[in-house]
Parts: sequence; C-alpha cells; structure tokens
Amino acid sequence: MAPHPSGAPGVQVTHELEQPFPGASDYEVTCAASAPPSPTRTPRDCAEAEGGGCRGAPRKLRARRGGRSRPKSELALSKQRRSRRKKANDRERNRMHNLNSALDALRGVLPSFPDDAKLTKIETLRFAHNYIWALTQTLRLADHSVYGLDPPAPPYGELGSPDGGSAGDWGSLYSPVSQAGSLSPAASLEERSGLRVATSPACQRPGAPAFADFL
DNA sequence: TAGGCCATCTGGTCCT
DNA sequence: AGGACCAGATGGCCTA
Repeated sequence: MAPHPSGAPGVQVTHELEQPFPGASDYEVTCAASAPPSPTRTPRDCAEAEGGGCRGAPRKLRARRGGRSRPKSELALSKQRRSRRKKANDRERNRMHNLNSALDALRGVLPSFPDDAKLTKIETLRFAHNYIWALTQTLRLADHSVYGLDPPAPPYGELGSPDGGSAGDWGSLYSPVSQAGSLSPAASLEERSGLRVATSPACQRPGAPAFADFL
C-alpha cells in the first residue's frame, strides 16, 4: 500500500533517522521520564476548574499575573495565535514522524513478508502482539521439553495469551486473537495477497511448526 | 466509485 | 506560557 511513502505533498521530513532505535531520541526519553502513558491519565476531573486550576495555583496570584500582561491589539493577538498554531503543527508533525519511525523499527524486527506490501499500522501492531505471544509460547514449550515436567501454573497474565487465554500445547497455540479471525495480520496478509506467510529462521525450532502456522 | 489507509491540521486537555 | 498528547475532521492516494 503506502500511497505516498514520504507523506503528503509539501511535507518536509525533519525527524532524525539513522538512530539505533528511532524512539531513542531525547524526545522519547523525556516523554518516558515524565507522564505515564495516556491510558493511566487521570480523567478530566478538573475540567470544570478552568482558569483557577486544581493543582493548588492560587487564584490571586494568577489574576495578578494576568493583569500584569500587556494588552495586545487584535492584530498582534491574531499573529501570535497563528504563530503558535504553526509551531504546534510542526511539533505534532514531528511527533507523528517519530511515532512512524518507531513503527518502522517494529516492522524491522518482525518476520518479513516477501513480495508483499508494507504492513499497515494496525497490522503491524496486531502482528507484533501475536508474534510476542507466540514467542512466549515457544519459550514455554522449550522449557517444557527440556525439563519434561509440567510447568507450574503461570501467574496471571504471564504465560497465557495476551488476551487472557491459556495455552499449553501446540494445538492451542493459536492466539485467541488470531482465532478471532479479524485480528491476525498473517491472516489478513494472506487474504490480501494470497501469500503463505514466510517464516523467519529465528522463529523456528526443530520439529516445531512454523510460526506462520499459528499466527 | 466506495472504502481503506495515511498525513496533516486543529482545538482541547493536562502537565511542567 | 508553552509543550505533549489526544481525538476528530479533512483531503489525497490507491485498490478492488
């Protein structure tokens, strides 16, 4: 797919590439060090506390600060707004470029699909999800065969499928996600191209079915 | 032509 | 004040 590999017309790609991992820029580091990812963001409890804020900023102080600012003409305000918007757009564009670089890095470590188009974003994420799950199962099975004993019941969420299912043998190695049908990138690829998914050597072990067989 | 995917813009919200 | 993040809107490109 990839209608326009380098983006829409007029797009200047300014993000830094050629890094070991594109996500390792200062940008991401600072992001990781600061706020937790959005899912844990607090709901907008304070939305109604506009202006005064809910983090202890004294209203008096804010009012005083506000009063100190110099009144600006409509023209100057409009100019400033435009300038701010433009800068915000640049940042947003750069942010999305970084996100895409990280996605590309993720594509790079996933088994490749010869002759087929680049995975879409959603396919990449879903494939990575299933791939990690499958690798986990492989490790588990390897342990199983080496020690020849039943592994202890895994703690919740450790060895079961990412979606909560549990799998104990190859017969059950189909990720529930894959079984659901619509979420398997391999399946979608086969649908798209009729290709049988190629399997990376690193994904196989002697006597074990190829990942493609259960992805 | 419809639908999918994508890049970009934009305004809102939260955080520093 | 300004940056980061997010989600909705919009328009372009491509394919079936």
